[in-house]
Amino acid sequence: MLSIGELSTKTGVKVPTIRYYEQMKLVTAPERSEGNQRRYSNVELERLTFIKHARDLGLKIDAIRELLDLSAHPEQPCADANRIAEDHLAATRARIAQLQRLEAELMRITVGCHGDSIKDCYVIESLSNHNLCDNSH
Amino acid sequence: MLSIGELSTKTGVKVPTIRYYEQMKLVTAPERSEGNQRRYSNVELERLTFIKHARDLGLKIDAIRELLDLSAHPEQPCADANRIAEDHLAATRARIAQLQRLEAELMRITVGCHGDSIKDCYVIESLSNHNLCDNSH
DNA sequence: TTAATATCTCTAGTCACTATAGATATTAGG
DNA sequence: CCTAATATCTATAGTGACTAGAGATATTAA
Ligand SMILES: [Zn+2]
Ligand SMILES: [Zn+2]
Ligand SMILES: [Zn+2]
Ligand SMILES: [Zn+2]
Repeated sequence: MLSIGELSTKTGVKVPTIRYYEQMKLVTAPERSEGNQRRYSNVELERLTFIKHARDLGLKIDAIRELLDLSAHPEQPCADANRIAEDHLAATRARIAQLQRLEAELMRITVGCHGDSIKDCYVIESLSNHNLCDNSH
Repeated sequence: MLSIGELSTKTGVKVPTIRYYEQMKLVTAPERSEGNQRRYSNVELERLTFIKHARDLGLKIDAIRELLDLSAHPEQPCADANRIAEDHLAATRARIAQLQRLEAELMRITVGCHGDSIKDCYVIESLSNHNLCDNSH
């Protein structure tokens, strides 16, 4: 049996976050010691490892909850799991594309600044005037 | 003089957001009509346009506040403004790089799923086991 | 046994808004 | 000028995914 601190160390999920996940019902409330402290088994270790990895990959809590529900039914088809992953891939790609548009503008803006006074600064001017931008961001 | 709704339409910043910015002291409290409604001049229109553009480029409120303070001193050198923009560019690039690592893993994960049952699903398996990942994300 | 460390619950704070409720102001049409 | 529709007002609470703190109790190591 693991204390919450040991579970935290093993998974890389901070102690308050584990308690938060319990509140959000992502992990079920574990057994307690005589003195009312949480005691975890390997089942919870695996579940939290799954959650941590999914969060690291950027999945939202709701999506993770769905995936956990799905994985509780091993004989069911996996189309839903795949759809969740593909939706998240699409969202990730869209975010990358948007950030790349921002990157292009920010590069133009910083390169255009030649370190003069504020009144001639291309950074300030560019922020005031979207017409100087190359794309729509 | 513009009502808050007109200012909202002209800038693309929603009405409650304008009031929120006033609370956060990003924009100063404007004049009021007889009936206590906000009335804005072109000064505030320009300031809010600046804020909107900076937000669209991903800058944080604190950074925008600094930039606004800087632009109130036209004769000062612009090194700080440039630094803020460059820091944000660096952060944006770092975020893109991280999202690209996630994209690579998510692609591997979705391509690896062949639509069988949950117990054989590569999506679920990959989320359970970071060792299947190619990079560290 | 005692001191250090870990854990407990509960509340509030973070960021940048967004939503709602109930009251008041303004505006356009008749 | 009157009324109905629309806009605005303040204040409070909710969002997502945690994080920080206070004050009390439990566990562990020397
Ligand atoms: Zn400059
Ligand atoms: Zn722009
Ligand atoms: Zn599958
Ligand atoms: Zn991984």
